[in-house]
Amino acid sequence: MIRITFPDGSVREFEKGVSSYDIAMSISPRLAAEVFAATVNGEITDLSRPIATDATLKLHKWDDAEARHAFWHTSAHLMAEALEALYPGMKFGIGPAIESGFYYDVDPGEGRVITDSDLVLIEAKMKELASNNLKITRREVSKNEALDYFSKKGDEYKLELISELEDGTITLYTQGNFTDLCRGPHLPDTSNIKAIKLTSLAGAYWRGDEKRKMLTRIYGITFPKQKLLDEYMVLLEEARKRDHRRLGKELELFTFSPKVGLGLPLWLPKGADLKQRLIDFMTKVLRKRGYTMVSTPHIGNVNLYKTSGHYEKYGADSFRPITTPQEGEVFMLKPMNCPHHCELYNATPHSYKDLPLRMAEFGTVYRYEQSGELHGLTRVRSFTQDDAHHYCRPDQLLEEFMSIIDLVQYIFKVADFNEYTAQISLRDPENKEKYIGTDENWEKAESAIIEAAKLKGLITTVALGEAAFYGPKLDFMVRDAIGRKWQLGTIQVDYNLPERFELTYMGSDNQKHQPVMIHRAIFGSMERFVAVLIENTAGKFPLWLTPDQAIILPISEKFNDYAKNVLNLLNNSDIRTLIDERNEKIGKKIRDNELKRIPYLLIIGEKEAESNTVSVRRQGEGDKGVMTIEEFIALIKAEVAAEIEN
RNA sequence: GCCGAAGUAGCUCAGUUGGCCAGAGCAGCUGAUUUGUAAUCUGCAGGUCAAGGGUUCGAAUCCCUUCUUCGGCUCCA
Repeated sequence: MIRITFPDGSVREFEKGVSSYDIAMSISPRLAAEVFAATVNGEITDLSRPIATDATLKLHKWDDAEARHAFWHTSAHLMAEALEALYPGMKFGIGPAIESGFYYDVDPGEGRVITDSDLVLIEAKMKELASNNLKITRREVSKNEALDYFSKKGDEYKLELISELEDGTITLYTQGNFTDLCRGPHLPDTSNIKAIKLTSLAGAYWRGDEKRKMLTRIYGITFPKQKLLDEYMVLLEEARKRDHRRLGKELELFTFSPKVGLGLPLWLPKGADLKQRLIDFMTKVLRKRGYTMVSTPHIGNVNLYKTSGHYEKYGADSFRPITTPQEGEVFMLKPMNCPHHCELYNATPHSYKDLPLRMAEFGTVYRYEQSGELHGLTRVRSFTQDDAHHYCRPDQLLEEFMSIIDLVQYIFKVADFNEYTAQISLRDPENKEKYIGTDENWEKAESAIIEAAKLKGLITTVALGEAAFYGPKLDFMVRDAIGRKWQLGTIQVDYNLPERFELTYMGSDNQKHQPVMIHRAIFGSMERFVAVLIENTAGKFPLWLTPDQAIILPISEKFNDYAKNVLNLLNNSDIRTLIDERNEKIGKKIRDNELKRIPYLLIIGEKEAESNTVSVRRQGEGDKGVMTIEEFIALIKAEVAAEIEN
């Protein structure tokens, strides 16, 4: 007998070799039907795997990511089985579960193309196969055995994957006639895969390498109940309504024109107003925190970037240089602000007493992004960073770094971003040649970041190999409407540029020393920040930020004069107010302006005109009753103050 | 850049075995109405069907090229 310990601490005895599924059954058949994976002794496994020793056990239902992962991974295999049945000879790359669903990268073979209309057929085949209630079996095989199986099948992609695996760790999973190389875990059978939707079709380079063959990637998602799929589809539709590209057009915030150029955003008045308000707000915050504002040109001599190391790294993938007609001098469009700032640092001598120096600029930069990669405001070729560089003494690094984490947390709070993740990006220890700078400086920088994040109590993930080429960084990411993660804030430690630009300060020992540099952006780029803000708020911006805070709706044209008086009073009190003088009924005016997401609608008619009041209606909430204009002004001021209080 | 899909009025869309002069709703402009908390009524105007080329007696519809957009891949100083 073996002893199984459950998450609540209770212990029960079972026969040796019992499976997690058997255990679930012994508790209740109903539980067994809802469980899709198990964690045994901390390791996620198939439900059907026999347990040989005393163990801790956690059973995973649909609500656990582990359960969904196994469910979708099995679904990927089911899709592969369907593909093999429909298109004999198809070769398979990788087919993992992802955050929402799964995909499989396949090579359909020469001359064969999978199109959207095929997806329906594949779905149908999957449903048919799933209903056969196929048992899924796991088999440990030797490397030779695995190579043998897939070479007979002629699947060179699997062979490549196997050749990189260590002998003794290779497992195959089989359901029906289909066998795949897989680490697992999987469902015990396919009977629970009840609702299937293949969502999209895309090209994907084999192993993400653009020099290698492009495979066809089929995305899908499955659920144990049709109802869950229906809910998912509704959620997707809701997300599409929040898409910043759509709302940007509807709310007249920004636009693009092919005549101006790809990826070059054009800010319409309301969007420009919003962006400027963010900049003004940030400028005020920065001044309070000891930053000085600077300003630098949009181009820089190519030698500047040769000095910084950027030219070597990115020169080939940049906009082509600009040359002067007479002297033939070569300039680059500015892809980042740091080299300019380093020269500003060098313009004046510095004492250890002056540091840290915090130099900030809303600098517009230009980066060549591949045309297929451009996406609304989140991926553009011209964008404005809320960029700053901290030049500090080594002993100040940790404190400076922590103060920036503070600032990020404050700004995200003001923008109402409550769900963000922090990622520490370190150097890939296997590929040190990708980076510049000494090992010693890298280690100092990396430990400073880890220490600062720890001291601030920040929950972080660590990503090896994601560092900038000159130093490690801490990135703050927020999700957009369809769940994609975007990097906004970033804090990066850099010992490298100070060296390359020969930055110095005079120490207390009357010797020259080299400062440490921190690159950081809080919004990241104004464009991307606004995009994420639009999607997170569904266009209902915080009151302090929104382009128009209130609109006056006269019941009829008879009250337009009174409306204009109210408009003047409000605008004089710095409340951004409009007036809707159209000859429409009040219901129509309410509807139209609700849809424009103007926070306050002020309805005025005979009663209000006589008593110097407004009838207040809050967007999305309805009638808030009648108040005097002074009361309304106080209401707005109080709400704004609450939103931006530190 | 690569793979796949798409592009009809300012917006959302209808219009495929190729066949009068390309339609609707919303938005816009007229006029009437003077309105009390999410759509008042009338009329008008609005399109080289993304652009260019081809097939055809005839093209929004079929073919080719280009541009742009969408979903991915790759990249992101």
